[in-house]
Amino acid sequence: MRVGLRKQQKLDRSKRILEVARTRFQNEGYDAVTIESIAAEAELSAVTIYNYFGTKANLLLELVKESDVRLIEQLRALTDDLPDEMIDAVAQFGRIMRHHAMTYLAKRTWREVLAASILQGGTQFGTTYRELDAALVVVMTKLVLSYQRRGALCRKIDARALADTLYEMQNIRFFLFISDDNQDEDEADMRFRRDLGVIFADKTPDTTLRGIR
Amino acid sequence: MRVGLRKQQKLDRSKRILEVARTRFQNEGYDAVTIESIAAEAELSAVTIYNYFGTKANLLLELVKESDVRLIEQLRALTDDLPDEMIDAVAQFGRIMRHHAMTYLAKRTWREVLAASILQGGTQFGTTYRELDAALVVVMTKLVLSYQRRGALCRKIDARALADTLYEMQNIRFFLFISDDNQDEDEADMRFRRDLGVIFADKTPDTTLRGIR
DNA sequence: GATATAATTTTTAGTGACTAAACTTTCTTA
DNA sequence: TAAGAAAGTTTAGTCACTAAAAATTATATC
Repeated sequence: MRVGLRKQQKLDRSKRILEVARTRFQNEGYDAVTIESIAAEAELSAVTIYNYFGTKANLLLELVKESDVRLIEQLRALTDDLPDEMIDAVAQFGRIMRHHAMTYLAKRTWREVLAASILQGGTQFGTTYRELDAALVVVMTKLVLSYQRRGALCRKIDARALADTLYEMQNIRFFLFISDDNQDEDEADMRFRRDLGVIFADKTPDTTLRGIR
Repeated sequence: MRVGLRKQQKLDRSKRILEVARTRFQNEGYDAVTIESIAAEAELSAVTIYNYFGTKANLLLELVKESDVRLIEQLRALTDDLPDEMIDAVAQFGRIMRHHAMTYLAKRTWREVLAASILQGGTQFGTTYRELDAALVVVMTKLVLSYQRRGALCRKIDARALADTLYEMQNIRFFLFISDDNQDEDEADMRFRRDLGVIFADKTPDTTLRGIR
């Protein structure tokens, strides 16, 4: 009891809440589950859940965060065994993210996650999503640096900037994929690949003398 | 009365609701205004507002839609008087969007707009935002085609695809700008410009014969 | 021009997320 | 072990949103 029973209890409660929330969300769907019912099953009051997580959507966000451990594992596996072409690697990055998302939650629920992450821009609970983003950019940076090191990418390019751009490009395509019920994983893949094609294409003018660059 | 009094009434009501909502949101802030109070001032029941617009956020979305007429005007002005460098034009495109957004609503409120637009992925009310997106892509496409026509961009490039990519890149930067209270317009501009720099940079490996351009 | 009917709005009653504040329980520490 | 601090719970309330019954009101028909 010297080592902070209070902290331990807090952790236990938090775990209990998340555990109940996970199974209920999965079985009954996010909308159908009430905070009150989670509180009842976790044997505490609803207000306690609000004190811990702020909002219902935040509870969901916390669960997503846990699942991201697995996502990052999968992405690391990719960086450990990179394809020959950089474009393929980046496209694969996007595919892994989408596929992971779809095996974990329905699009409808993902929309709640994204909406919540936006609304929380400034709140005390709003750090979760940003952290994940940062971790993913790190993976993308690693990937880009690999190709630059092996000479598949010009050295003058700022790898970090390119990684950031590529990551955000993938991000918006993910948003659009989640937002559109009619877009399947394959179509999203196509679209992202088109972006990559454009980004990596040579865009310099083709009229011969236009050539100071 | 032969020509549809009912339709006329519906339009009148809709206008009245939007008018009241606009001024109240502007004066008191989105959160502080209740649907009930809008209904009272517009002299109809709250349920009618729900029948017309579905949700409070949708009401806001509808107002944003109206403001977009002005946005598109400004963007057209840009396409009518393009700078020499394509990158400058695209960066300007982003600047106009951000500036327009900031003169119209606070970031906090914009977050509500974005969150709502995501949540509405499939609903009957969910068309608004998509329409705007489409209109903006058209403007961007015009812009890209101009530069391609004047020879500042390789002809082999698919202008539509490039426009789409550039637009979505701007879109995600706009999202991130809105999501972060600490990011001002100048910083957002810098970040987007960095993206553009990366997108338009020559990325071909530097090892061998790189004189062919 | 009165009237049935079809469209639309309002009323009513309720659910559920969320909040503030008073109150109670429980851990800690002296 | 008792005072004090740090939770958690209760209570009372606001507000967005919904379904369904009840009341209006435009329209078409005779």
